[in-house]
Amino acid sequence: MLDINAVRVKVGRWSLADPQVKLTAARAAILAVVREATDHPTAALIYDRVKQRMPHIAYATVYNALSALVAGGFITELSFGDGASRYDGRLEPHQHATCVRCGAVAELDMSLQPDWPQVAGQQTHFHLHSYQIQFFGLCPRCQEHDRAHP
Amino acid sequence: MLDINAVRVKVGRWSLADPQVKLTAARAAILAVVREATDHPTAALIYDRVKQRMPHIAYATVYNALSALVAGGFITELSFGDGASRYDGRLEPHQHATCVRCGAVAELDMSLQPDWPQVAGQQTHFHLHSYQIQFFGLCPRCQEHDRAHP
DNA sequence: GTTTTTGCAAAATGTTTGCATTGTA
DNA sequence: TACAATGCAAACATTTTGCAAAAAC
Repeated sequence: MLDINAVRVKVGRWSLADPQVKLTAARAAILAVVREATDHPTAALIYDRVKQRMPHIAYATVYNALSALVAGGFITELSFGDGASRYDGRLEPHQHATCVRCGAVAELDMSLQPDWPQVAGQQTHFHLHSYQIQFFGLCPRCQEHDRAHP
Repeated sequence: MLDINAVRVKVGRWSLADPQVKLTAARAAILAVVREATDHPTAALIYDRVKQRMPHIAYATVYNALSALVAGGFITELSFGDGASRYDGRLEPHQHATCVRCGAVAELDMSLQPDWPQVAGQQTHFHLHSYQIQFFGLCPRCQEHDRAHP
């Protein structure tokens, strides 16, 4: 088996990650696809891309592998409210803006107070391990479309 | 028809809301259920509750109405990545913490930089109208369960 | 009278499960 | 050998759609 630690990078979540995830060939291929992607693909899209390298791979394997990789803290799962989960191989803290019309996703970096986790934990008594910030609006392309067809 | 403005409250999103939503009887009942709820119910749960007041109401009507109310800025749609959308009648800016094990949701209030929308819009060139902040972790009950059954 | 909403059923989409098989420690 | 991952199909849950009837403007 491949060494899971050889592929581990700095993790955005601050605890609870399971380091016991086995990195099988299927998972390595899926991890590579997610890391190479810049479009925050859905499981279906990841399946299509992995299938080009492993034509025999099954849909359920992709779902299982994605869950394992998320649990292990190797990738991040996002939901923008459009039904399907999306996956992000970029673990450094960052935020997302989603177009409510076409689903386009942009990444952004904003400076945040580093004490948020503690403050949030104190307010809720939850044992928190991560957070997500999502902006919603219209992407430049859809704004342009609105100007052309008002 | 009921006057939509009679039920409008201060809105957390800062633009794009459609003020043209008709407040029919079904929508008024659904809006009331969402506003009375403190548990961020799913569409299925809202359907169950509305059905007690309007036994003939259809599932699709609940979905349609929820979409209209979200589009009108009367309620907020949340997705915590557990499949179903959740709805929140509280429009003042606030954040949510979700238990990744049992799905419990807690609300919290943190002071945020008020210039976020502008900064995010400048970085992405999106025309943004709202944002959400979600924390993930274990609720007190699930933490206790872990201590009892390690 | 035209447009929108409702109600119902069916379909579409996304995700999970059961189980036999394969692969890994 | 014991355990976990894979592959396949079927099941499940959530959401959307088509269309006729009802309601709203």
